[in-house]
Amino acid sequence: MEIKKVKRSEDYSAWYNNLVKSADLAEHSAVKGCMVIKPYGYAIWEKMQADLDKRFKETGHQNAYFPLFIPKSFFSKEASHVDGFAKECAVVTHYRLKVDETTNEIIVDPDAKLDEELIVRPTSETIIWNTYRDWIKSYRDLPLLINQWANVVRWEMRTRLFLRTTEFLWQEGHTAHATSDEAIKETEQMLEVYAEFAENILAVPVIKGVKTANERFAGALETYCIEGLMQDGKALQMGTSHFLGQNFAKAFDVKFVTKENKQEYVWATSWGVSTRLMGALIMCHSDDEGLVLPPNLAPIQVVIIPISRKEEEKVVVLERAKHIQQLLKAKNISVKLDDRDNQSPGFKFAEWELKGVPVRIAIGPRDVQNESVEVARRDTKEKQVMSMVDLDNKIEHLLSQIQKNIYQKALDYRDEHITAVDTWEEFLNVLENKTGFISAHWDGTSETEVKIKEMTKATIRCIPLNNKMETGKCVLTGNPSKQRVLFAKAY
RNA sequence: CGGGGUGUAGCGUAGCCUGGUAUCGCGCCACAUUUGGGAUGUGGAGGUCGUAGGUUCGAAUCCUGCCACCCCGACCA
Repeated sequence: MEIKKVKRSEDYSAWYNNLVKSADLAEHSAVKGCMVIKPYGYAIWEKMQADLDKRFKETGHQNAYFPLFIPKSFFSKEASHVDGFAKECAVVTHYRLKVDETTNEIIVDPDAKLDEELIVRPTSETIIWNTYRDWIKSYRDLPLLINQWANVVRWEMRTRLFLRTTEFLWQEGHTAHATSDEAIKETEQMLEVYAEFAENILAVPVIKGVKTANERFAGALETYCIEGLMQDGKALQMGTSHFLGQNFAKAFDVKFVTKENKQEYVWATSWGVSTRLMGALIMCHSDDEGLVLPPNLAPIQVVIIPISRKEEEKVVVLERAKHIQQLLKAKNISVKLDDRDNQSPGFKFAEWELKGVPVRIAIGPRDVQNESVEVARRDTKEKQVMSMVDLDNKIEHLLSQIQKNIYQKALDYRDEHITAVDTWEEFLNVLENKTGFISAHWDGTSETEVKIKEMTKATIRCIPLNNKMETGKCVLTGNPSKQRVLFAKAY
């Protein structure tokens, strides 16, 4: 594989695309806007899935699976939901192909038209709430806590690997509750689950907040979100958790009998994260040498590279390498022994750096003799010679240090890129030259929000949770404001 | 969907203006020598030049349609 070097500083999006391909994470497919996730990329996604799935189960959720197709009529039942998704829906209209007798080409059989078109799900609220109507009769059926791992389709105009693809993989939680309070608690709890996952596993610091009415999910009363900051100073929405009120219960007539024998509509939440998290992971940590994976997410945490000149050395070195592999495996560390004999050590060093493996151990005859190994860490590129004594514990410790360091580095960058501004001039200046989040007063109106977006492309990423109340003047209009909100250009 | 660009072996490319059956590097296969930061030599395999038509004795090259991708917009997780 020849690696084309593209620097972040020269062309950030070319760097990103190049990295996704050269690190063997994904590639474009024959279908417009759809990607093939390659084994190495999928292994990372599987690690994300496994960790999230565990967290969902620990908070009482169960997995289920609903259909890929949604009858068109279901879609029209919740008005704002339709508005939000209608323009990006793929629609199934026929169920059969046939060979055209004159051209001998495969065509859609006009006789096989569906009576009712089916929508390929862009999200599953409607089909799920239509099902919940039958599942929920009494307060004893609540709460209903369901998650599904699925693919969804949103017909986007412009796509980018992982960040925005026509089809993407995600999980969507859909829960039903007896009270508004309980549903809000669930919404907040899942936001917290996402935030912990992002920070502890992905090592991406996030800001928790709520969206403005403009940016809210179609059909939600409140959208909570986690926002990350990428290395180019643009924000990325990494997960959302919605309080849906009784909108879907009313649209699909989902009522339950209370203890007091009264009929009431059910309260709902939905929440999701997608393969977009792969994009966040890549853009937050990686460098000009390639991917940088946090140890908690790396499919391969340690790679061992044996080095030898002569045949007799090779035997000894390989024996030592296998011994170390066993030591680390016993510690539950995922280790790859790269014993390919058709590649030079230098090539392997570069390749595993490109793939973001957190720790590399090189062992040569010199090391065997000295009872040592050479240990290199991916995040700082530092190399050190370590003695074999207690090596497994030292590597384990190093992995957790790397995890912390990657997070801290991202956190420092993020914190340096939250800039409070009080004037419109400053706002424009920071947005253009410094980038990142801008903390500014906003008069609370949609008009101002839209105006700022039109003028600068910056949007209100969120109103941070636990925001400090502070009187001030809107950065654009000068109208009174009670708190600052976070603006940024976003993906 | 609008503006701009690109498409030649797995990857990166030359050739295109001025038509004559495709260049180079990396990778791949074999053997040998190598191996502490992207090894070297020798030999070999691999291409209906994105695709469908057209012009021509002859098309990677000229013309038309289509497709895909990239960049910038609009839209969006």
